[in-house]
Amino acid sequence: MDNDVLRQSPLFSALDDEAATALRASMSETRLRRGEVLFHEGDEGDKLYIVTEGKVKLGRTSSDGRENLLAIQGPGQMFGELSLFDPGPRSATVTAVTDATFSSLSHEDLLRWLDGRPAVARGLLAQLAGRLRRANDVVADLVFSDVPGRVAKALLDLADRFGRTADDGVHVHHDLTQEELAQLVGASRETVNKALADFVSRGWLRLEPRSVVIMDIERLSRRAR
Amino acid sequence: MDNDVLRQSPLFSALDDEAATALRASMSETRLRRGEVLFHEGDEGDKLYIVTEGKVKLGRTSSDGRENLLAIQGPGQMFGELSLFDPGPRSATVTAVTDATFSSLSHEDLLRWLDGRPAVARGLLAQLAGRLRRANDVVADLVFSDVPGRVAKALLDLADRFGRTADDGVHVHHDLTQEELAQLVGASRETVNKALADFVSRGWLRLEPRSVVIMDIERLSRRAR
DNA sequence: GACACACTGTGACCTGAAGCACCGACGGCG
DNA sequence: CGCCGTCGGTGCTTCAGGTCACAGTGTGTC
Repeated sequence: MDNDVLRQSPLFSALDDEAATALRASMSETRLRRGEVLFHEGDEGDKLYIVTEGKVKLGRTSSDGRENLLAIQGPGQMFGELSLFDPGPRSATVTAVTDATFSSLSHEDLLRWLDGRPAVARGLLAQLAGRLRRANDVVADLVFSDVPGRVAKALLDLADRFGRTADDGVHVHHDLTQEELAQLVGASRETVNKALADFVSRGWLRLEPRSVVIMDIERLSRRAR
Repeated sequence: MDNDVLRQSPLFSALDDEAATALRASMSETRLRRGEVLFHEGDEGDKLYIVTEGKVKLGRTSSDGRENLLAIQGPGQMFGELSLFDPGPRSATVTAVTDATFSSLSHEDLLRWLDGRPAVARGLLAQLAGRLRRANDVVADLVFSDVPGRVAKALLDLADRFGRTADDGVHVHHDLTQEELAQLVGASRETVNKALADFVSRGWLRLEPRSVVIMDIERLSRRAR
């Protein structure tokens, strides 16, 4: 249940049981249904969220209305830290891609917490550093890789985080439409569809609605690099 | 001199004079000439650097040898924090684009420092959050903007950080070749050159070797969004 | 002064991917 | 049950931008 998920999240992992219980007391719960928006890019807000159930997408919209997804976050992962440490409006819109629940913590409460606990601060620094590293990787991919390569990479990442291995391959219930997958890799829906079709015809994977079964991780990984 | 630059850097800004002097004592100096490499992507290393003089480029190389620049850092700015908080090999190669000097601080020393000083930790978190926010902006630009737009944006950013306003416009000594500028915006040298030539023909700017004079910031900004 | 080399400027192609148009399949819902 | 909206699949056309090729222009060095 919730408690377990929270305990695994990077914010809590450095805490002892007692501290964890105390921190949890100052957190509140939110729940959303698929498609509902938690907050919009540009909104005010200083809460940090941790997903306890379901998945969300973090997206930005360009001036001409096109959309781009920065990340998909699932159970145990957090978001909203940006407005927390670097005050300012929210930099992305957060939408539930499945029904989802969150625990949230306000700016003040977190900072108060941080003061006496260098280990937690270090944990958060590590967390942010990791995010930054991955953001840089995304930049490199956009510059160096073609669309099929980025699609392959995205699938592998999703598999890594949401996949379940079975004897016919790795089942990945990503809960994304192809449109969303396209926004995630920064390409058009059509091109992504064609890349997927190509992978299928090579026998690397099988498509199911809002999910894929990866049958040849080896080949797919090679295509991704 | 050096001391002033360090005092302005985000790491030091939250410290009182006494603390700053103490911290400075545990830092060491490095100097590089234009073109020399401080460390390579993949190297081991856990030092954090602050530029005290000159400029460096942080770059990555793809498997097939093409290069991409993540950032240009000048006086007062830091780099190398990633390997610090998220241990692992260096994620980028750092090369001096002008003769340059740095102050550096080791992993251990910094963490020791952090423990008693929540304000410093917060400063670092803010710093990282800012970097992450900007990295996300770069991703959005790669997805949404065309090459001329990205070139315009890069020039404005460089102007913001290294520009000097004079009566004939903003002089930006970026110290980058067009090749490097191209790597910074993720495009080919030729296309960047053509974009620049176009801006010149419109009277928005004037080109000088390794530097530009922006004559119509207004128009250039409009082209950038 | 002259040679070399690194950088800039510009044209002629070629190609990956976006855009468009359309079709079929599914899943609510009146 | 049939209608409609969302989603997935596929061809055709168009175009931004990468690649190639080459010509100027500095600038440091012997």
